[in-house]
Amino acid sequence: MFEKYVDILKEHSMKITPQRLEILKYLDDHRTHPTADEIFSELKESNPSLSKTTVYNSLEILKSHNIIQSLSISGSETRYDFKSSMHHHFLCKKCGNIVDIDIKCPNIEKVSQLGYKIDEVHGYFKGICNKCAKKQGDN
Amino acid sequence: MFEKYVDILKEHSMKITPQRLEILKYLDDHRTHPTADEIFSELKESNPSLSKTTVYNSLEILKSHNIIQSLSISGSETRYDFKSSMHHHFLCKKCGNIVDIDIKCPNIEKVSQLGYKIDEVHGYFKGICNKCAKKQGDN
DNA sequence: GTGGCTGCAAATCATTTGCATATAC
DNA sequence: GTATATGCAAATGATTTGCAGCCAC
Repeated sequence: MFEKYVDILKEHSMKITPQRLEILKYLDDHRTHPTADEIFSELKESNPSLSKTTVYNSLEILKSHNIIQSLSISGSETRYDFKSSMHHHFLCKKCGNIVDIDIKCPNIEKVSQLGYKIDEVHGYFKGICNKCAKKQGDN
Repeated sequence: MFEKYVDILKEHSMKITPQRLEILKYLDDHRTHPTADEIFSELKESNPSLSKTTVYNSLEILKSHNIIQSLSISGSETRYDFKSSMHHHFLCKKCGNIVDIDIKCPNIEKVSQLGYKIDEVHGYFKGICNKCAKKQGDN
């Protein structure tokens, strides 16, 4: 059940706590770019003593080890993403959904050549998704 | 002095208020991607009665008319940018500077072809800038 | 055994809201 | 004259901080 996540934490010499395992599994299972609060609310159901501080702490340390990444695509809240191959994101301003855009960034090399050492790349596209565009047309 | 900004507001049928003119001019003169608070603090010196609410209101309406754009590249605060030709941004994690990257996004077309109607594109690169990399090497 | 982690409550900080007054047109 | 913008104070909401007790190793 949790072996995969135990292994990930071990690889990074991080302490293995039930909270971290739950959060990692949640992010792996839910590729919907949830907020800290969403993760907290969901996991609180099966673990009522869970604290929001722990969720924030765990997300922070997981991020610092590059196991997950954070997005600032929507309004005021940070969203989190289990780290997979590089991809961009599209936010639909109508329905609020954030979908992965599996396209490589052809600019990384160019920017590097300008003398910038790149750690993170965020490609955010915002607009209206197919579904919402159709709905609007139907009205 | 302010003719340029009067014209911009007129073009968009927006009411011409001294606060809006000052904010627009400030953003045009300072391409440093300031926060609402930075704009407020600066302008408050010459206009002590200026309210932070007005700064937020003005930025909001200027943004809705596509005269300026907002960035969510740094931590928790939104930064603002006088709208010019499309470009990306690089944030140096060391010195905090945000510089413009004048490179076009070759992905817009691809994403559009996937069926997404794109209003905004944000390309954020984060890492270490040339200057800071050099400084680090000197140590 | 102990240093790092968890959980609680209180604090912080950017942004928003409600509302009375002022001003652009 | 009127609708809209301004400015103040209070509210909100995400995130952070301080700290006591707990648990992974």
